[in-house]
Amino acid sequence: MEAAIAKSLKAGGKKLTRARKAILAVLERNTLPITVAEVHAGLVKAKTDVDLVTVYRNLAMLQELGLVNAVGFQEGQMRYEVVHGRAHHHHIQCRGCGKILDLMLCPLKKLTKLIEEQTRFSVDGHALEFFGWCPQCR
Amino acid sequence: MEAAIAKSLKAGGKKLTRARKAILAVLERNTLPITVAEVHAGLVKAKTDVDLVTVYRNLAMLQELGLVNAVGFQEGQMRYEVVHGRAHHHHIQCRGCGKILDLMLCPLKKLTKLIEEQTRFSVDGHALEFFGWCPQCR
DNA sequence: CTGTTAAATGCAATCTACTTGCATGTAAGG
DNA sequence: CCTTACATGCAAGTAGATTGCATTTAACAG
Repeated sequence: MEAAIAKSLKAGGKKLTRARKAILAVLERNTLPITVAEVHAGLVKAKTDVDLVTVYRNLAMLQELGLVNAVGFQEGQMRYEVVHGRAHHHHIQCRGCGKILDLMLCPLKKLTKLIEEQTRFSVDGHALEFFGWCPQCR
Repeated sequence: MEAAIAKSLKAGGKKLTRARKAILAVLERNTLPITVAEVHAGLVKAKTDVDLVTVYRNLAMLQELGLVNAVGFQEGQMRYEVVHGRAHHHHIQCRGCGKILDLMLCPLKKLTKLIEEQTRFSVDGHALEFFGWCPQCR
């Protein structure tokens, strides 16, 4: 557990509970974004029983604080990954087996400025995921 | 109703039913991607009563045939837009009021090739949506 | 260390988006 | 028309996510 995380929680008036430590530990063990059910399964496996509702509530809260990132692959559910210590990046998912890979790149910095000029929106985020077929499923 | 659409349906062994004409008409009236509930509401308003289940089934089918595009804004539901006659594009949604704008651009053609080389996936699609705050909500 | 309290949790119930099974209806080609 | 494969409506069922409320616990003052 990083001190920086404890600090962010405190700044948000949040407590550092057993459940939160365990949830963050599960996320830190996984590089790739995982589902709520997978987080919960990880907790059970680590003998840290936490209600599924608590997992939902904490992931939402950690996302609000910017400690966790939500990723949607059009699967009908969200996936989550820790932000801390990782560069901004995107993903690709195989349409066959569902396998996910990190793509350590982002081509959108310049484009964001252009969009802000064109739309008068202030842009504060984007979702970019690729889809295709992995070598095994092709 | 475009002849091209009737042709695509026939090629897929699909019939050109009252429900399908009406669903496509509702989508064609909307430039921006709309929810299943909004499509259904549009049908009711046009005095073309079609069961919500039929809307779901047809949107899924039209998407398979490539006549309709599904867009996800992490709202817990999908939105749909017609493909026919429109250039490939992306969107931005306001985090305050939910308003959506079309962005008639796509910076990903070159990047896709690079990703295919790096990952050995064959890339056949991507999702790119921007988020921010519109002038009114800012 | 102990008492206080605001925040967090667990459990049960609920909600919403979406899907499935099956009997009936209908478009399309002969 | 007649046939038939495809499409629809209705009812019931899933799955992911949320809410209400009583109980527990982290954090902090004293």
